[in-house]
Amino acid sequence: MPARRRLDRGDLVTTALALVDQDGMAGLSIRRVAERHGASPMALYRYFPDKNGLDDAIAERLLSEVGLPEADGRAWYEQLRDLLEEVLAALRRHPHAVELVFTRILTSEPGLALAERVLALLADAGLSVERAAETGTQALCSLAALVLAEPGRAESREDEDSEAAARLKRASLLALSPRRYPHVVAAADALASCSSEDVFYRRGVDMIITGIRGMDPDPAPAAPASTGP
Amino acid sequence: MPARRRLDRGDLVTTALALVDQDGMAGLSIRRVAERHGASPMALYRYFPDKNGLDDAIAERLLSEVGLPEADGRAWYEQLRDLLEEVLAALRRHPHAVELVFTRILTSEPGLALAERVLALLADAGLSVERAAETGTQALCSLAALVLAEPGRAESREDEDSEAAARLKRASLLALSPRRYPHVVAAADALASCSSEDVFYRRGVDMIITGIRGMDPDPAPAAPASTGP
DNA sequence: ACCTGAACACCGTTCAAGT
DNA sequence: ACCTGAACACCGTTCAAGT
Repeated sequence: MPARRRLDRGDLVTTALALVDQDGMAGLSIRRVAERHGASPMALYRYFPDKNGLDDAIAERLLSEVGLPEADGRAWYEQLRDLLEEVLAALRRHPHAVELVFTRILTSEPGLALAERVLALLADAGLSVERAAETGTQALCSLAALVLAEPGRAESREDEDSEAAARLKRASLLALSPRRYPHVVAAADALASCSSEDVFYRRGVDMIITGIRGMDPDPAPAAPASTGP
Repeated sequence: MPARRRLDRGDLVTTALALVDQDGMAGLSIRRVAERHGASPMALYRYFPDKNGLDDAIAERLLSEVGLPEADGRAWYEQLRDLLEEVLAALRRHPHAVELVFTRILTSEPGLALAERVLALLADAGLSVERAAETGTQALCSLAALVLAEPGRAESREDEDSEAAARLKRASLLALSPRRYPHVVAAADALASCSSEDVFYRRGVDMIITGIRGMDPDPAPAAPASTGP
């Protein structure tokens, strides 16, 4: 892994993302990446302007792993579902890096390509340019939120025993007062961990698509007066 | 603000949240909170087990600011909308602390009270216990995602000129190739900043509620065979 | 019980210097 | 052009000690 004399930017990003996958964001540092390449910390400043620049590069790498499906003739919502599922697959491969992606979609080439496709599909859906921008932002961020929210997700991979964590969480919920929190106690199992991650995510995408399809396309902002029964 | 001799846990949390509001999560440290109270950093360890414990307390404080509306006789989705709007108002008051809340709803008293109300309303909607847990998690996290995703949000309050940042972002999007990214370029204004935050958030809540209302209530997990056309 | 001080192992980053 | 080394201003946290 450590390139001997000459450093390679791509290799550095690979190492950084691997570090995040292993130990979470807290495990990522310029010094640790440098160390893994047998270089001094300062060597990285030739390839990234600063720590934030390294974070940018990690987000870009993650987004570059999204396989954009070819546009085809199907309905916009079917194509959008496939697209969101591709994005979701990439996010799920790097759950600890998801928080980096939130604010970096429009500042990286692969993120822009993704945004372009989303906006195109929402235009097909009949949304105005402004509305498509708003809705697309919301859809992609809700998607990322699913990964951050997945019940039973561990903080870092070295926390290893995500099963043990889930059991502990379940126990703490079951220990609550059933008079005060009847629904929470009854749902302890489901709240502590997913019975099926795939079902959780499929339904999450469902909810997003359904939310978009079911909305008023472009209502008058405030007063519901002019058109009406 | 600094209590002289004896430290007060509540005051410490107030200071910590104020620090996050001012300078973002990067500006929060045990040492800075201690300094503002004229105390040594180690003094805080009497009140919080560690840094993560301080983060827990901040999240709890934020959630305690959510004004839970009284249950009334209206339809579940109307009550849920009001509830989500209350949560959103609290999150918007502390946008930089939102990321803390994501994983801490079920580990704080006010978060549990909130979860209880959400689950009760989703039970009214006819969802199974498991389904309500899943859907409630997704709804609350999509809500938090809205705040993280709001176009034109600044990184910290000391970044002051969030307008300048938006103008810069707009310019960078307008500089893109309109052949490669026609929809992105056309939507540059809307992507760089909200024309109206209130509209953005109202529609975000709409999308969440609509998504829940529009879903299959409890479909057979896989094969769509038994119940016909 | 509550707080301090010194110390340790980490950060990101600047600056001057090496090849 | 590319990398190093020493130094600075920060972290969280442990440990032994003060009142």
